[in-house]
Amino acid sequence: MAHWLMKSEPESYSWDDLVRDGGTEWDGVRNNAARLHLRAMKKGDEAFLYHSMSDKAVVGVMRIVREAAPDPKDPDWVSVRVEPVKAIGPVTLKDIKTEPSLAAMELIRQSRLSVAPVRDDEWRKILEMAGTR
DNA sequence: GCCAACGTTGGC
DNA sequence: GCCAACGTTGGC
Repeated sequence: MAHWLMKSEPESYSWDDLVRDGGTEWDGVRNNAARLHLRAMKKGDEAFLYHSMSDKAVVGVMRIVREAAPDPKDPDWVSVRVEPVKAIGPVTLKDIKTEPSLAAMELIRQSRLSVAPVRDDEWRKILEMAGTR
């Protein structure tokens, strides 16, 4: 199973919104690299939800429950469907930057990418960091 | 609020 | 096809 990280500004759509809705269509992604990642997602994959801007922290785990389909707002792009699994952390960007084993994360390397892959070791490390608080 | 990084657009 | 100008994202 592959792992991912998906960003949202909590003022636009937060973990609490996702829990309230029970799941959501992850649409509105308008970046080609991010689209390629969306297309690569498989049903059952898990993704961190990262609150950007005001929070800058990983706050939960989501599950991909439907693979890429045309974005309902613009069929040139794609969206997936996600559901909340559990709240974790928060593991802040600062925490991640302080941890040497996470220095190669796509989140760090390309901070503007809104949908990014997470390696298995990185995934485990962040879960571990989330569990120790 | 500023600025770096990155993507897109348009003139040539 | 190059590159300057511009817009957007997101960290600081």
